[in-house]
Amino acid sequence: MAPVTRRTSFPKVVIERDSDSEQSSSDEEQEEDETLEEEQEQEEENGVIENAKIEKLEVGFDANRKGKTPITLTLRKVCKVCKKPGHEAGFKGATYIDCPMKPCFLCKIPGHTTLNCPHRVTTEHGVVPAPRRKTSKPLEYVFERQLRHAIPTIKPKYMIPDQVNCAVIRYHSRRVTTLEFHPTKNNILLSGDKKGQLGVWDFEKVHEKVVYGNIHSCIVNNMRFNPTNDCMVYSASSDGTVSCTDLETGISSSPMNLNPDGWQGPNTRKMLYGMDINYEKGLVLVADSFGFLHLVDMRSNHRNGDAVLIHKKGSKVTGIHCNPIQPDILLTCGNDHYARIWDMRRLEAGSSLCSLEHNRVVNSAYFSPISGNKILTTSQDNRLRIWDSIFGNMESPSREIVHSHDFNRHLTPFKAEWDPKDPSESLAVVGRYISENFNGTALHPIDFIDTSTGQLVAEVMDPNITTISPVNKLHPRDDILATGSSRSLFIWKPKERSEPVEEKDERKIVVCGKAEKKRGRKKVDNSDESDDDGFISKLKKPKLKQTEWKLSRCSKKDNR
DNA sequence: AACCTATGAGACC
DNA sequence: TGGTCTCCCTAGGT
Repeated sequence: MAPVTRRTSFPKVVIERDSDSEQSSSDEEQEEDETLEEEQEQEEENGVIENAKIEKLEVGFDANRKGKTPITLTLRKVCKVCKKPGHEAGFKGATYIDCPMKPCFLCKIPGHTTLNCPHRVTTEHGVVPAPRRKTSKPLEYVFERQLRHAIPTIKPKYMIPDQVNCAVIRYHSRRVTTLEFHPTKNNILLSGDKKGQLGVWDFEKVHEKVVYGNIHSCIVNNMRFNPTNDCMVYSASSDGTVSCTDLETGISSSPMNLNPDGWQGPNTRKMLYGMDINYEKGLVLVADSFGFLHLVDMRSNHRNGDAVLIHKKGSKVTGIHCNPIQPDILLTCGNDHYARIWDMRRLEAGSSLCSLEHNRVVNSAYFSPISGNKILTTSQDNRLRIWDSIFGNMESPSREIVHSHDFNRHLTPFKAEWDPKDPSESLAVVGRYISENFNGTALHPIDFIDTSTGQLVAEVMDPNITTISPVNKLHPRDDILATGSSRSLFIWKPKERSEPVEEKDERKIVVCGKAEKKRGRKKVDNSDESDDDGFISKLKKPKLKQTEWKLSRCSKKDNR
């Protein structure tokens, strides 16, 4: 095909300019034109631009109107990210092509794109080794002498729940924002959504599910069971209330309401995010979007004491975690880019024991589940951070792991969570933002990461889950992963242990909601299984063969 | 198929 | 410090 020059083939737009600025405008235009010409020549040499890419558009203005001289602009396809011509960012099929003018979307360092990011291709998935430091602090000495032996150094073989066992499709009416397993009933999963609804699902019986719709008026951010009565669950919501709900009846009370006058505009409205329970003191700890910590006494179900400023005034506190061994020790994190450790026994503004600095907002911070001695944080700078010992040097994290979990206002924030069953306190699970081209489908895996090495132990995905899965919870006792992805819930089990469900290789799926028909999923006769708002169907077998499922494990020799 | 939008954080002034 | 503008892999709806 004959070469096409920009001047003849690019669309032209003629706009009016005031005559006094005409000269300079034309000069600028000329400069711009020449730059474009050079770029275009470069592109043609590289074969980047083809004729098909060039949009034909002629827009004419009346040049003689009001006696103003028209100038001519040319339009061409530009990158939607940087607005510059010569390349285009976006999906090419199922592969996303980054804008080369922007820093890497994964590690945020300029000079390369996600496709060739060194953190993407290494098996360690972007771990930054722990810096060598002096370990001369007395507390670290105590740790080494008295506590280190209690932590096993031999890691078990990880049982990765990597196969969808059952699911409720479009169970909630808005996206799932939080998940919690029942503390004693192994097959009960609680879920909260953006609309304020609370779901209770028995995933062994699959179709036994209920959604309570009148507990909160918007996002449920956190849920915790009452440790003395596992029928009652506390929930913190962006509506500014803490609710205490009876799971049997769905009847709830509000021990705390920070917006007693209702909606007074977005600037005054207080929202509740982080929440945890200090079981020794019988207190619910909950933090708001203005930097304050509030307490609710579980016995009286009333507020207890005054709010304490624990993060920058006016900034959101995104998470609270009580240490599993010493519940008076608190870990909080927030939009002020800090995670902080506190002692509840002397809690006042500015009295934190320790401040852990991050580059961006900290979505979550958790003590390790067994010893409570490690800390894992998820920050919006696309890094997971691990502190190996709260008794050691806390000035900088022991490791930083580059991992794609970007902030997106339309997604629930990603939170990396420990595996509560891993005695070595290494394994963590976190959803991934960027997709992989997986046999022509863009899938967003759920990553299992060995936080002691930064190694990606497994990336699990299912061809039927095409949406991002920011909410993940590992079962406290069983090898089960619960995933909240958009409006749906999924239960994963290890392939080795997946129990055959009626027919081999078929998974139990409950489908709710009208949108399912649109997707062409086959409606089946469910007269004896279905409830009012849904129907049950069997998902088709995976479109991909199992051998093609992407699952990598760290080899045994890598485990000390 | 092509819009529309709910909505959060950061940059900038 | 506060208002305003911008924004790269959403998901579901019209």
